[in-house]
Amino acid sequence: MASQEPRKRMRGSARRARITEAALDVFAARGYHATAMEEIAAAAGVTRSVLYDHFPSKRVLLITVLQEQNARLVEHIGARITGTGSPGRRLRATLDAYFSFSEDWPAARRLLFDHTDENDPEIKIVRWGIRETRTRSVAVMLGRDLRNLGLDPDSDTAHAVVELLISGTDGLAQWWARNPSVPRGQLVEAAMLVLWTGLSQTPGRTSMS
Amino acid sequence: MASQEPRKRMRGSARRARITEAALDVFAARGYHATAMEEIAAAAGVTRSVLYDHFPSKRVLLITVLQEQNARLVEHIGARITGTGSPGRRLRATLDAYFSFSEDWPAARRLLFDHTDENDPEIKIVRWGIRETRTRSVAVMLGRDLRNLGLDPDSDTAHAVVELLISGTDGLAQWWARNPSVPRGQLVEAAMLVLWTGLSQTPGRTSMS
DNA sequence: GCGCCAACCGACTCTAGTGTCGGTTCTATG
DNA sequence: CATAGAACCGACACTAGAGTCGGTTGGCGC
Repeated sequence: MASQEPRKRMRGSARRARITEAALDVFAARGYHATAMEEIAAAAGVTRSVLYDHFPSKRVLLITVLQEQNARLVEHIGARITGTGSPGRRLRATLDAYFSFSEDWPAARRLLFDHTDENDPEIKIVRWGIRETRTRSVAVMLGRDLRNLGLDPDSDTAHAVVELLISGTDGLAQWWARNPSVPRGQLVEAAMLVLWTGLSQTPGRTSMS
Repeated sequence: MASQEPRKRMRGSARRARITEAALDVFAARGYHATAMEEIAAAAGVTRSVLYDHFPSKRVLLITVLQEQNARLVEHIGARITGTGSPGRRLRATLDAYFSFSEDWPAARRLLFDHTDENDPEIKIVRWGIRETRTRSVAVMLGRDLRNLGLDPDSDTAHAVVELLISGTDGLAQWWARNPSVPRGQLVEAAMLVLWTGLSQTPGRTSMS
Protein backbone atom coordinates (compact mmCIF):
# COMPACT_ATOMS: atom_id res chain seq x y z
CA MET A 1 0.00 0.00 0.00
CA ALA A 2 3.04 2.21 0.29
CA SER A 3 4.70 3.49 -2.86
CA GLN A 4 2.16 2.83 -5.55
CA GLU A 5 3.66 5.85 -7.27
CA PRO A 6 7.44 6.02 -6.95
CA ARG A 7 7.14 9.82 -7.18
CA LYS A 8 9.19 10.08 -10.30
CA ARG A 9 10.37 13.38 -11.64
CA MET A 10 8.44 14.46 -14.72
CA ARG A 11 9.19 16.49 -17.76
CA GLY A 12 8.08 20.10 -17.44
CA SER A 13 5.25 19.88 -19.94
CA ALA A 14 3.90 16.70 -18.39
CA ARG A 15 3.95 18.27 -14.95
CA ARG A 16 2.25 21.35 -16.26
CA ALA A 17 -0.49 19.18 -17.69
CA ARG A 18 -0.97 17.41 -14.40
CA ILE A 19 -1.16 20.69 -12.60
CA THR A 20 -3.78 22.22 -14.86
CA GLU A 21 -5.76 19.02 -14.62
CA ALA A 22 -5.68 19.15 -10.84
CA ALA A 23 -6.41 22.86 -10.86
CA LEU A 24 -9.47 22.28 -13.01
CA ASP A 25 -10.92 19.90 -10.46
CA VAL A 26 -10.22 22.03 -7.44
CA PHE A 27 -11.26 25.34 -8.96
CA ALA A 28 -14.44 23.77 -10.24
CA ALA A 29 -15.23 22.23 -6.89
CA ARG A 30 -14.43 25.15 -4.60
CA GLY A 31 -14.44 28.31 -6.67
CA TYR A 32 -11.53 30.66 -7.09
CA HIS A 33 -11.18 32.30 -3.71
CA ALA A 34 -11.83 29.21 -1.68
CA THR A 35 -9.20 27.26 -3.58
CA ALA A 36 -5.83 26.96 -1.91
CA MET A 37 -2.76 26.42 -4.02
CA GLU A 38 -1.81 23.78 -1.50
CA GLU A 39 -4.77 21.68 -2.50
CA ILE A 40 -3.98 21.89 -6.18
CA ALA A 41 -0.40 20.98 -5.46
CA ALA A 42 -1.43 17.95 -3.46
CA ALA A 43 -3.81 16.81 -6.18
CA ALA A 44 -1.00 17.17 -8.69
CA GLY A 45 1.33 15.11 -6.50
CA VAL A 46 3.78 17.90 -5.88
CA THR A 47 4.67 20.67 -3.48
CA ARG A 48 3.11 24.09 -3.58
CA SER A 49 6.22 25.88 -4.67
CA VAL A 50 6.44 23.71 -7.74
CA LEU A 51 3.28 25.36 -8.96
CA TYR A 52 5.16 28.63 -8.89
CA ASP A 53 7.93 27.11 -10.94
CA HIS A 54 5.39 26.57 -13.69
CA PHE A 55 2.90 29.39 -13.23
CA PRO A 56 3.61 32.86 -11.95
CA SER A 57 0.46 33.18 -9.87
CA LYS A 58 -2.86 31.67 -8.93
CA ARG A 59 -4.59 34.09 -11.26
CA VAL A 60 -2.57 33.03 -14.28
CA LEU A 61 -3.11 29.40 -13.41
CA LEU A 62 -6.86 29.89 -13.43
CA ILE A 63 -6.75 31.79 -16.69
CA THR A 64 -4.72 29.03 -18.27
CA VAL A 65 -7.17 26.39 -17.16
CA LEU A 66 -10.08 28.52 -18.30
CA GLN A 67 -8.74 28.84 -21.80
CA GLU A 68 -7.70 25.22 -21.98
CA GLN A 69 -11.15 24.03 -21.04
CA ASN A 70 -12.92 26.47 -23.26
CA ALA A 71 -10.86 25.19 -26.15
CA ARG A 72 -11.90 21.69 -25.19
CA LEU A 73 -15.54 22.74 -25.17
CA VAL A 74 -15.35 24.38 -28.55
CA GLU A 75 -13.62 21.39 -30.02
CA HIS A 76 -16.04 18.95 -28.45
CA ILE A 77 -19.08 20.77 -29.77
CA GLY A 78 -17.55 21.47 -33.15
CA ALA A 79 -16.62 17.83 -33.63
CA ARG A 80 -20.19 16.64 -33.47
CA ILE A 81 -22.08 19.39 -35.22
CA THR A 82 -22.44 19.28 -38.94
CA GLY A 83 -23.37 22.57 -40.52
CA THR A 84 -26.05 20.91 -42.59
CA GLY A 85 -29.43 19.52 -41.73
CA SER A 86 -32.75 21.15 -40.95
CA PRO A 87 -32.78 23.86 -38.28
CA GLY A 88 -34.44 21.58 -35.78
CA ARG A 89 -31.87 18.89 -36.34
CA ARG A 90 -29.06 21.36 -35.90
CA LEU A 91 -30.41 22.66 -32.61
CA ARG A 92 -30.99 19.14 -31.36
CA ALA A 93 -27.48 18.12 -32.29
CA THR A 94 -26.03 21.12 -30.50
CA LEU A 95 -27.99 20.46 -27.34
CA ASP A 96 -26.93 16.86 -27.42
CA ALA A 97 -23.33 17.87 -27.93
CA TYR A 98 -23.43 20.23 -25.00
CA PHE A 99 -24.98 17.70 -22.68
CA SER A 100 -22.48 15.15 -23.80
CA PHE A 101 -19.71 17.59 -22.98
CA SER A 102 -21.04 18.23 -19.52
CA GLU A 103 -21.32 14.50 -19.04
CA ASP A 104 -17.74 13.84 -20.09
CA TRP A 105 -16.21 16.87 -18.42
CA PRO A 106 -18.40 17.92 -15.56
CA ALA A 107 -15.64 19.90 -13.91
CA ALA A 108 -15.00 21.85 -17.08
CA ARG A 109 -18.65 22.75 -17.35
CA ARG A 110 -18.73 23.94 -13.77
CA LEU A 111 -15.62 25.99 -14.17
CA LEU A 112 -16.77 27.62 -17.38
CA PHE A 113 -20.35 28.35 -16.38
CA ASP A 114 -21.05 28.15 -12.69
CA HIS A 115 -18.60 30.40 -10.92
CA THR A 116 -18.43 34.12 -11.04
CA ASP A 117 -16.77 34.83 -7.74
CA GLU A 118 -13.45 36.04 -9.07
CA ASN A 119 -13.17 39.76 -8.80
CA ASP A 120 -9.97 40.09 -10.71
CA PRO A 121 -10.14 42.43 -13.69
CA GLU A 122 -7.79 40.32 -15.76
CA ILE A 123 -9.85 37.19 -15.20
CA LYS A 124 -13.01 39.12 -15.95
CA ILE A 125 -11.67 40.06 -19.34
CA VAL A 126 -10.92 36.45 -20.20
CA ARG A 127 -14.34 35.31 -19.08
CA TRP A 128 -15.97 38.11 -21.02
CA GLY A 129 -14.14 37.10 -24.18
CA ILE A 130 -15.14 33.48 -23.80
CA ARG A 131 -18.77 34.34 -23.29
CA GLU A 132 -18.76 36.77 -26.18
CA THR A 133 -17.51 34.25 -28.70
CA ARG A 134 -19.85 31.61 -27.38
CA THR A 135 -22.85 33.89 -27.75
CA ARG A 136 -21.77 34.84 -31.23
CA SER A 137 -21.44 31.22 -32.29
CA VAL A 138 -24.91 30.35 -31.15
CA ALA A 139 -26.32 33.47 -32.78
CA VAL A 140 -24.75 32.45 -36.06
CA MET A 141 -26.15 28.96 -35.77
CA LEU A 142 -29.63 30.28 -35.14
CA GLY A 143 -29.43 33.06 -37.71
CA ARG A 144 -31.81 31.49 -40.15
CA ASP A 145 -34.34 30.49 -37.53
CA LEU A 146 -34.32 33.93 -35.98
CA ARG A 147 -34.94 35.55 -39.34
CA ASN A 148 -37.73 33.08 -39.87
CA LEU A 149 -39.31 34.39 -36.68
CA GLY A 150 -39.10 37.89 -38.06
CA LEU A 151 -36.10 38.90 -35.98
CA ASP A 152 -33.00 40.72 -37.10
CA PRO A 153 -30.18 38.53 -35.74
CA ASP A 154 -28.43 41.71 -34.62
CA SER A 155 -31.40 43.06 -32.69
CA ASP A 156 -31.60 43.15 -28.95
CA THR A 157 -34.48 40.72 -28.96
CA ALA A 158 -32.44 38.21 -30.91
CA HIS A 159 -29.55 38.59 -28.47
CA ALA A 160 -31.94 38.10 -25.62
CA VAL A 161 -33.27 34.93 -27.19
CA VAL A 162 -29.79 33.55 -27.61
CA GLU A 163 -28.89 34.39 -24.06
CA LEU A 164 -31.99 32.71 -22.74
CA LEU A 165 -31.26 29.64 -24.75
CA ILE A 166 -27.68 29.34 -23.58
CA SER A 167 -28.29 29.87 -19.91
CA GLY A 168 -31.38 27.73 -19.95
CA THR A 169 -29.44 24.91 -21.51
CA ASP A 170 -26.68 25.20 -19.00
CA GLY A 171 -29.15 25.38 -16.17
CA LEU A 172 -30.51 22.11 -17.40
CA ALA A 173 -27.02 20.63 -17.46
CA GLN A 174 -26.58 21.81 -13.89
CA TRP A 175 -29.79 20.12 -12.91
CA TRP A 176 -28.63 16.97 -14.63
CA ALA A 177 -25.52 16.94 -12.50
CA ARG A 178 -27.81 16.73 -9.48
CA ASN A 179 -30.07 14.14 -11.14
CA PRO A 180 -27.70 11.94 -13.10
CA SER A 181 -30.06 9.03 -13.50
CA VAL A 182 -31.96 10.71 -16.32
CA PRO A 183 -30.69 9.56 -19.73
CA ARG A 184 -29.20 12.18 -22.00
CA GLY A 185 -31.76 11.69 -24.73
CA GLN A 186 -34.54 12.62 -22.38
CA LEU A 187 -32.77 15.86 -21.54
CA VAL A 188 -32.52 16.71 -25.17
CA GLU A 189 -36.20 16.02 -25.66
CA ALA A 190 -37.12 18.23 -22.73
CA ALA A 191 -34.99 21.05 -24.03
CA MET A 192 -36.38 20.72 -27.53
CA LEU A 193 -39.86 20.66 -26.13
CA VAL A 194 -39.62 24.05 -24.55
CA LEU A 195 -37.12 25.81 -26.81
CA TRP A 196 -38.18 24.50 -30.16
CA THR A 197 -41.78 23.45 -29.78
CA GLY A 198 -42.80 25.99 -27.16
CA LEU A 199 -44.97 25.44 -24.15
CA SER A 200 -48.10 26.69 -25.86
CA GLN A 201 -48.38 23.74 -28.20
CA THR A 202 -50.72 20.82 -27.82
CA PRO A 203 -49.23 17.37 -28.36
CA GLY A 204 -50.34 16.99 -31.95
CA ARG A 205 -48.92 20.26 -33.15
CA THR A 206 -45.19 19.84 -32.73
CA SER A 207 -43.54 20.88 -35.95
CA MET A 208 -40.07 19.99 -37.07
CA SER A 209 -39.75 20.90 -40.71
CA MET B 1 -18.35 68.66 3.50
CA ALA B 2 -17.46 67.35 6.89
CA SER B 3 -20.14 65.82 9.06
CA GLN B 4 -23.05 65.22 6.73
CA GLU B 5 -23.95 62.39 9.06
CA PRO B 6 -23.49 63.21 12.75
CA ARG B 7 -22.82 59.50 13.35
CA LYS B 8 -25.71 59.02 15.65
CA ARG B 9 -26.15 55.90 17.65
CA MET B 10 -28.98 53.77 16.34
CA ARG B 11 -31.45 51.37 17.83
CA GLY B 12 -30.37 47.76 17.52
CA SER B 13 -33.00 46.72 15.02
CA ALA B 14 -32.32 49.74 12.83
CA ARG B 15 -28.61 49.02 12.86
CA ARG B 16 -29.24 45.41 12.03
CA ALA B 17 -31.31 46.50 9.06
CA ARG B 18 -28.54 48.77 7.83
CA ILE B 19 -26.04 45.99 8.17
CA THR B 20 -28.02 43.44 6.21
CA GLU B 21 -28.65 46.07 3.57
CA ALA B 22 -24.95 46.77 3.28
CA ALA B 23 -24.14 43.07 3.38
CA LEU B 24 -26.51 42.44 0.52
CA ASP B 25 -24.67 44.90 -1.68
CA VAL B 26 -21.21 43.69 -0.86
CA PHE B 27 -21.96 39.98 -0.98
CA ALA B 28 -23.75 40.44 -4.28
CA ALA B 29 -20.89 42.44 -5.74
CA ARG B 30 -17.94 40.35 -4.57
CA GLY B 31 -19.22 36.93 -3.66
CA TYR B 32 -18.91 35.28 -0.28
CA HIS B 33 -15.22 34.55 0.05
CA ALA B 34 -14.03 37.77 -1.47
CA THR B 35 -16.18 39.81 0.85
CA ALA B 36 -14.45 41.25 3.89
CA MET B 37 -16.47 42.02 6.97
CA GLU B 38 -14.58 45.30 7.05
CA GLU B 39 -16.20 46.36 3.81
CA ILE B 40 -19.69 45.57 5.02
CA ALA B 41 -19.01 47.44 8.21
CA ALA B 42 -17.82 50.49 6.33
CA ALA B 43 -20.86 50.42 4.07
CA ALA B 44 -23.06 50.21 7.14
CA GLY B 45 -21.28 53.17 8.70
CA VAL B 46 -19.89 51.25 11.61
CA THR B 47 -16.87 49.35 12.82
CA ARG B 48 -16.24 45.73 12.09
CA SER B 49 -16.73 44.53 15.61
CA VAL B 50 -20.23 45.99 15.67
CA LEU B 51 -21.17 43.41 13.12
CA TYR B 52 -20.25 40.76 15.65
CA ASP B 53 -22.46 42.44 18.22
CA HIS B 54 -25.38 41.77 15.91
CA PHE B 55 -24.42 38.59 14.08
CA PRO B 56 -22.34 35.74 15.40
CA SER B 57 -20.43 35.13 12.19
CA LYS B 58 -20.02 35.96 8.55
CA ARG B 59 -21.82 32.78 7.64
CA VAL B 60 -24.89 33.61 9.67
CA LEU B 61 -24.92 37.11 8.27
CA LEU B 62 -25.01 35.75 4.75
CA ILE B 63 -27.73 33.27 5.60
CA THR B 64 -29.81 36.03 7.15
CA VAL B 65 -29.48 38.19 4.07
CA LEU B 66 -30.24 35.25 1.82
CA GLN B 67 -33.49 34.49 3.57
CA GLU B 68 -34.47 38.12 3.81
CA GLN B 69 -34.01 38.66 0.11
CA ASN B 70 -35.70 35.45 -0.84
CA ALA B 71 -38.71 36.53 1.17
CA ARG B 72 -38.63 39.79 -0.70
CA LEU B 73 -38.54 37.94 -4.01
CA VAL B 74 -41.45 35.71 -3.12
CA GLU B 75 -43.48 38.64 -1.95
CA HIS B 76 -42.66 40.72 -4.99
CA ILE B 77 -43.67 38.00 -7.41
CA GLY B 78 -46.70 36.96 -5.43
CA ALA B 79 -47.96 40.51 -5.27
CA ARG B 80 -48.26 40.83 -9.02
CA ILE B 81 -49.43 37.41 -10.07
CA THR B 82 -53.07 36.62 -10.08
CA GLY B 83 -53.88 32.95 -10.10
CA THR B 84 -56.40 33.46 -12.84
CA GLY B 85 -56.06 34.17 -16.54
CA SER B 86 -55.08 32.02 -19.48
CA PRO B 87 -51.87 30.02 -19.21
CA GLY B 88 -50.04 32.33 -21.56
CA ARG B 89 -51.09 35.37 -19.59
CA ARG B 90 -49.93 33.78 -16.36
CA LEU B 91 -46.53 32.94 -17.72
CA ARG B 92 -46.16 36.40 -19.18
CA ALA B 93 -47.12 38.01 -15.89
CA THR B 94 -44.61 35.89 -14.01
CA LEU B 95 -41.81 36.73 -16.38
CA ASP B 96 -42.67 40.40 -16.11
CA ALA B 97 -42.76 40.16 -12.35
CA TYR B 98 -39.35 38.53 -12.23
CA PHE B 99 -37.77 41.07 -14.52
CA SER B 100 -39.34 43.84 -12.53
CA PHE B 101 -37.83 42.34 -9.39
CA SER B 102 -34.38 42.17 -10.91
CA GLU B 103 -34.81 45.75 -12.04
CA ASP B 104 -35.79 46.99 -8.60
CA TRP B 105 -33.39 44.83 -6.61
CA PRO B 106 -30.48 43.93 -8.83
CA ALA B 107 -28.27 43.05 -5.89
CA ALA B 108 -30.86 40.67 -4.51
CA ARG B 109 -31.11 38.92 -7.84
CA ARG B 110 -27.35 38.53 -8.02
CA LEU B 111 -27.09 37.22 -4.52
CA LEU B 112 -29.90 34.72 -4.95
CA PHE B 113 -28.95 33.40 -8.36
CA ASP B 114 -25.44 34.23 -9.48
CA HIS B 115 -23.09 33.05 -6.81
CA THR B 116 -22.30 29.53 -5.84
CA ASP B 117 -18.84 29.97 -4.43
CA GLU B 118 -19.69 29.34 -0.80
CA ASN B 119 -18.50 25.94 0.28
CA ASP B 120 -20.12 25.97 3.63
CA PRO B 121 -22.50 23.04 4.28
CA GLU B 122 -24.89 25.15 6.32
CA ILE B 123 -25.18 27.75 3.59
CA LYS B 124 -25.62 25.03 1.01
CA ILE B 125 -28.62 23.70 2.87
CA VAL B 126 -30.26 27.12 2.91
CA ARG B 127 -29.63 27.64 -0.78
CA TRP B 128 -30.94 24.19 -1.54
CA GLY B 129 -34.14 24.89 0.32
CA ILE B 130 -34.67 28.16 -1.46
CA ARG B 131 -34.17 26.60 -4.84
CA GLU B 132 -36.40 23.68 -4.02
CA THR B 133 -39.39 25.80 -3.08
CA ARG B 134 -38.83 28.03 -6.06
CA THR B 135 -38.81 25.10 -8.44
CA ARG B 136 -41.91 23.68 -6.85
CA SER B 137 -43.77 26.97 -7.19
CA VAL B 138 -43.03 27.23 -10.86
CA ALA B 139 -43.94 23.60 -11.39
CA VAL B 140 -47.29 24.22 -9.76
CA MET B 141 -47.91 27.27 -11.90
CA LEU B 142 -47.14 25.33 -15.05
CA GLY B 143 -48.98 22.20 -14.00
CA ARG B 144 -51.85 22.59 -16.40
CA ASP B 145 -49.65 23.53 -19.34
CA LEU B 146 -47.33 20.61 -18.73
CA ARG B 147 -50.21 18.21 -18.66
CA ASN B 148 -51.48 19.78 -21.84
CA LEU B 149 -48.14 18.87 -23.40
CA GLY B 150 -48.65 15.29 -22.31
CA LEU B 151 -46.24 15.49 -19.39
CA ASP B 152 -46.77 14.26 -15.89
CA PRO B 153 -45.81 17.27 -13.74
CA ASP B 154 -43.90 14.91 -11.45
CA SER B 155 -41.87 13.35 -14.23
CA ASP B 156 -38.21 14.03 -14.80
CA THR B 157 -38.93 15.65 -18.11
CA ALA B 158 -41.30 18.10 -16.48
CA HIS B 159 -38.72 18.94 -13.84
CA ALA B 160 -36.18 19.48 -16.55
CA VAL B 161 -38.51 21.81 -18.39
CA VAL B 162 -39.08 23.86 -15.26
CA GLU B 163 -35.39 24.03 -14.56
CA LEU B 164 -34.64 25.17 -18.07
CA LEU B 165 -37.29 27.82 -17.83
CA ILE B 166 -36.04 29.20 -14.53
CA SER B 167 -32.39 29.36 -15.36
CA GLY B 168 -33.08 30.65 -18.83
CA THR B 169 -35.16 33.44 -17.42
CA ASP B 170 -32.52 34.36 -14.92
CA GLY B 171 -29.84 34.23 -17.57
CA LEU B 172 -31.88 36.74 -19.47
CA ALA B 173 -32.11 38.95 -16.40
CA GLN B 174 -28.36 38.69 -16.07
CA TRP B 175 -27.94 39.77 -19.65
CA TRP B 176 -30.30 42.64 -19.04
CA ALA B 177 -28.08 43.87 -16.22
CA ARG B 178 -25.32 44.18 -18.81
CA ASN B 179 -27.64 45.74 -21.39
CA PRO B 180 -29.94 47.97 -19.38
CA SER B 181 -31.12 50.09 -22.28
CA VAL B 182 -33.56 47.44 -23.46
CA PRO B 183 -37.07 48.08 -22.14
CA ARG B 184 -38.59 45.47 -19.91
CA GLY B 185 -41.49 44.72 -22.21
CA GLN B 186 -39.11 43.70 -24.93
CA LEU B 187 -37.45 41.23 -22.60
CA VAL B 188 -40.78 39.70 -21.80
CA GLU B 189 -41.58 39.39 -25.48
CA ALA B 190 -38.26 37.72 -26.19
CA ALA B 191 -38.76 35.26 -23.37
CA MET B 192 -42.31 34.48 -24.44
CA LEU B 193 -41.13 34.04 -27.98
CA VAL B 194 -38.78 31.23 -27.16
CA LEU B 195 -40.45 29.65 -24.13
CA TRP B 196 -44.08 29.90 -25.11
CA THR B 197 -44.11 30.15 -28.85
CA GLY B 198 -41.03 28.08 -29.57
CA LEU B 199 -38.33 28.74 -32.10
CA SER B 200 -39.83 26.47 -34.69
CA GLN B 201 -42.81 28.67 -35.36
CA THR B 202 -43.24 30.96 -38.32
CA PRO B 203 -44.51 34.46 -37.58
CA GLY B 204 -48.13 33.78 -38.38
CA ARG B 205 -48.46 30.74 -36.15
CA THR B 206 -47.95 32.16 -32.69
CA SER B 207 -50.74 30.86 -30.55
CA MET B 208 -51.88 32.28 -27.25
CA SER B 209 -55.17 30.68 -26.39
C1' DG C 1 -30.82 64.27 37.19
C1' DC C 2 -29.16 59.44 37.49
C1' DG C 3 -28.17 54.95 36.48
C1' DC C 4 -28.36 51.14 33.59
C1' DC C 5 -28.43 48.85 29.29
C1' DA C 6 -26.94 48.39 24.87
C1' DA C 7 -24.56 50.41 20.95
C1' DC C 8 -20.20 51.19 19.78
C1' DC C 9 -15.12 51.03 19.31
C1' DG C 10 -9.83 49.85 19.27
C1' DA C 11 -6.68 46.66 19.81
C1' DC C 12 -5.56 42.10 20.04
C1' DT C 13 -4.95 36.97 18.65
C1' DC C 14 -4.75 33.47 15.46
C1' DT C 15 -5.05 31.30 11.20
C1' DA C 16 -4.83 30.59 6.34
C1' DG C 17 -2.91 31.50 2.42
C1' DT C 18 0.17 33.73 -1.43
C1' DG C 19 4.42 34.38 -3.25
C1' DT C 20 9.84 34.04 -2.66
C1' DC C 21 14.41 32.10 -2.23
C1' DG C 22 18.27 29.13 -1.89
C1' DG C 23 19.56 24.72 -2.06
C1' DT C 24 19.33 19.75 -3.75
C1' DT C 25 18.87 15.98 -6.89
C1' DC C 26 17.56 13.95 -11.17
C1' DT C 27 18.47 13.40 -16.05
C1' DA C 28 19.51 14.59 -20.73
C1' DT C 29 23.37 15.56 -23.56
C1' DG C 30 28.05 15.99 -25.25
C1' DC D 1 31.85 10.61 -17.16
C1' DA D 2 30.97 15.33 -16.37
C1' DT D 3 28.17 19.16 -16.28
C1' DA D 4 24.41 22.10 -17.01
C1' DG D 5 19.86 22.88 -16.68
C1' DA D 6 15.59 21.85 -15.01
C1' DA D 7 12.42 19.73 -11.60
C1' DC D 8 11.69 19.69 -7.07
C1' DC D 9 11.50 20.91 -2.10
C1' DG D 10 11.47 23.26 2.80
C1' DA D 11 11.42 27.21 5.12
C1' DC D 12 10.56 31.87 5.26
C1' DA D 13 8.29 36.61 4.96
C1' DC D 14 4.24 38.99 4.60
C1' DT D 15 -0.66 40.09 4.30
C1' DA D 16 -5.49 39.79 4.85
C1' DG D 17 -9.00 38.69 7.32
C1' DA D 18 -12.20 36.28 10.99
C1' DG D 19 -13.49 36.38 15.48
C1' DT D 20 -12.68 38.09 20.69
C1' DC D 21 -12.57 41.13 24.61
C1' DG D 22 -12.64 44.87 27.70
C1' DG D 23 -13.72 49.33 27.97
C1' DT D 24 -16.43 53.68 26.74
C1' DT D 25 -20.36 56.48 25.88
C1' DG D 26 -24.83 57.76 24.31
C1' DG D 27 -29.68 57.65 25.36
C1' DC D 28 -33.92 55.89 27.52
C1' DG D 29 -36.63 54.87 31.90
C1' DC D 30 -37.33 56.26 36.53
